[in-house]
Amino acid sequence: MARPTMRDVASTAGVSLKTVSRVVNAEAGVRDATAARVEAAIRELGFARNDVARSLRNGRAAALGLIIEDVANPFYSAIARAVENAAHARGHMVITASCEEDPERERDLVLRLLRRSVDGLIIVPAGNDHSYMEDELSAGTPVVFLDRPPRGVEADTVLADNAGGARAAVDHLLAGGHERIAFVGDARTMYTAGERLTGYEAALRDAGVGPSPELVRDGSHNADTARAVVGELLALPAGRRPTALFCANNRNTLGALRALRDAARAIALVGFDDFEFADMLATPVTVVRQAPEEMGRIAAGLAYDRLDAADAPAARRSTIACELVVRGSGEVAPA
Amino acid sequence: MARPTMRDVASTAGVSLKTVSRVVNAEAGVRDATAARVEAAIRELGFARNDVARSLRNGRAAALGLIIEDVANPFYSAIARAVENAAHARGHMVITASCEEDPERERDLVLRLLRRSVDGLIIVPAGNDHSYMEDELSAGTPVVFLDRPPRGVEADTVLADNAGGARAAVDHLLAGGHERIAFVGDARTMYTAGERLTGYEAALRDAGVGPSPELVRDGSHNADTARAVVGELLALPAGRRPTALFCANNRNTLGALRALRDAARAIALVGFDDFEFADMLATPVTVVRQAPEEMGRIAAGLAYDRLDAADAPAARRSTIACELVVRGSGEVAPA
DNA sequence: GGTCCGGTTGACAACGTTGTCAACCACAAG
DNA sequence: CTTGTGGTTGACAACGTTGTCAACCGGACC
Repeated sequence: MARPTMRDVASTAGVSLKTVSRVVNAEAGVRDATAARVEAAIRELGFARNDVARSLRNGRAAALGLIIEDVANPFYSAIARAVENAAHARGHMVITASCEEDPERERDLVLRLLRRSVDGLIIVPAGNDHSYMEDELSAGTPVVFLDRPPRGVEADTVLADNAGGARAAVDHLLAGGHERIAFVGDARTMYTAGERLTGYEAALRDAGVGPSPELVRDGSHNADTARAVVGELLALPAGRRPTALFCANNRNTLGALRALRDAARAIALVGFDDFEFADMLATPVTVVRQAPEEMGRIAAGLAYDRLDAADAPAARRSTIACELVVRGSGEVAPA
Repeated sequence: MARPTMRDVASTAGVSLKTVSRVVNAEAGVRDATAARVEAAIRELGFARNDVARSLRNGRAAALGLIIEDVANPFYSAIARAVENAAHARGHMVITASCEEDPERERDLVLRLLRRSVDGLIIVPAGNDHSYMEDELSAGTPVVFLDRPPRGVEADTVLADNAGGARAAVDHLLAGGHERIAFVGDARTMYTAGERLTGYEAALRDAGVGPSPELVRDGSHNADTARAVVGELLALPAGRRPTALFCANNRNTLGALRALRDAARAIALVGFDDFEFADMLATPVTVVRQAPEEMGRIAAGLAYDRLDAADAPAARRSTIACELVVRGSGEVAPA
C-alpha cells in the first residue's frame, strides 16, 4: 500500500476515522480497549500522521521561518542554531533561507514562507522597505526583525548595541594613544555599518579627534575588498597612515588581518564580532563580542510570545549589549 | 478580511475557482481578458496562494529536509548552504535540523520531516541502524546519506575519501621524517573517525612504522577534550612523546592547536578539514581539505535525480577526493 | 440549417486531517 | 419503568488547493 491514512487505520481497527485521530493526538475520552486496538492497527500499518493535512486544517505549519544573509557566515549560523533550539523545544521545525543582501530575494523568501503558513518569521532584513508585509503583520503573524530594524512597518526587533560596541572599541584604541584610527566596514547605508560608523565618529568627536575622511572606508562587504582597502591604507605616507584599525564586522576583520600579514605589519586592530580563532593568531585579536546565540534566542522568544498572546502586543525592541574582549591586537602601541 | 482564497478572488473577478487556479499557475487556455480580470482581483485582494493546501493536494511540500550534526559547525553550514542553493534553483525551501550526534533525535527528525512530505531528505546520520526508514525508501522518497553511509538499508550516499585523505596526511608527515605521529580524533565507532584512523594506520604500516597504542587517542569529539588529550601527549617523556599530530576533524584540530599554544610548543600538525583562519595562525596550518560545498551540491543532485527519475535507480555512492593543503604546520621537523 | 471542432470555462471530487455536533450506551436515580 | 447523566463514539463538514470531466460557445464546414 502507499502511505496509510487514518482512514486505513480506522477500517483495520474497526473504528471511525475520528477515533483514530483522537488516539493519534492523545485526546481524552477514548476507552482503553479501543485505544489499544487503534494503536495495534497503527503499528501494523506503519501509520504516520500527515502533517501537511494537519497544517492545512489548523492553519499553522508548526514551523518558524528564518531569513538570514548567509548560513555559512558563523554569525548567522550561531543565530540559526539558537532559533532552532527554541523551535525544537516547541516541537517546531525551522525553514532557513539565505537572502544574500538581496532585497528582491528577501521579499520573495518572506512571501514564500508566509504562503507556507509558518507560525512566525525571523528575519535579518536586506531591504529598505518592508511595508509589503504590513498585511501579514496586522493579520497577526509574528514577525521579528533581527540585527537590523524594519523600515516602513512596526514590528518586534532585536538589535545589538552597535553604536555602543563601536564606541567601546574606538575608546579603547584612543585610550591606547591612537589618533589615526581607520574605519573598515560596509557601506553606511547598511544599518549595522551605519550604527557602528556613528559610534566610531562619536567616540572620536568626544575625544576631540578631528574627522579624517581618508581613514573612513565604508564600502567593503567581504574579506577580499577589506584586504584591498587595508592594503591601500597601509600604503599611505607615514603621517597620514592609520596607526589602528576598527573593522566593522567579521568579514572585514578577516580581510584586514590578511592585509596586515601581507604587509608584515602589526598595527593595532579591534574587530566587531568575535570569531573562533581570535585567540589563536600570532597577536590574539581584540574584538567587540556580539551575542548571536542570545539574539537568536530572544528573537524566537518574542515570536512565540506573540503567538501565544491573546491580544497583539505593541512592537517591542530589544537591544543586546556588546562586550569588549581584550586579547592583544587592540593593545599594540601607535607607531 | 482574513486571508483571501482563490474562492474570494473568483467571486471578485466573476469567474470560477478553477479559472483562478489556472491563472495563478500560469496554465494555458485562459482568455487574455479573463486572465486580466483575475489578475486585477488578485492584486485588489492581495491574494497569495496557500502552499500548504497545494502541498496536500499534490503530495509534495516543495522542500528538502536536511539533517546535520550542528549548523554552527562550519563544515555543516557549508553543506547547508550548498543544499540550499540547489533547492532554491528548484523553487524549493530547506528545512534544516541539527541532531547533535543523537541517534534518537536523528530518528525523530527523519520521521517528522517525512510526515511533512518533503520531496527529499539529506542526512548526516548519527545512528547505527537506519532500517526504520526502509518503508519510506521503498516508497520512493529520495534519501541521501551524506558524510557517513547508512547501516541496515541501501541508499544513495556521498562520502569524502576519508581513508585516502588521512593517508595523504600521514604520508606527508612520514616524508618529513616523523615516526611518532599521534592520532587525535573521535571514537572509531564513528564512521569518519574510523576511516581516518584506518588511513592513519595503513600509512604507518606501509612505512614500516610499528603501531604505538599510546599515540592513538580516539575518543575526543570536541575542542576541549582534544585540548586535554594533546596536553597529555605533550607531557609524555621525550622518547615516547609524539613529534607530530594528525587531528581527525576541525574540532580536534582547534583543541590541539590550543594545547600547543598552552605548552608553547610547535610540533608538526596536520588537520583533517580546512578552516577559514588556517592561513592566519603564526604557523599556518597544513590540512586535508574536504569539499563540503561539493558534497552538499552532489547530495542534492542525487536527491533531485531520483525525484525526477521514472524508475527508481539502484543506490549510488559517490566519493569525493580530499586535497592536502601544505601551509607550514605539517612541515615542522621532528624534535 | 445542422454538425463538428477547438478553445474556454466551470462543477465536482479529492488530498488527509480536525472541530462540531449528534447519537448511543450503560447505569443510577426517581 | 422512565428519565437523566456521563462517558464513548461516529457522521459530517471544513481547511484551500488541483485533476478530471463535462458543458458551453462561436465559427467553419458540409
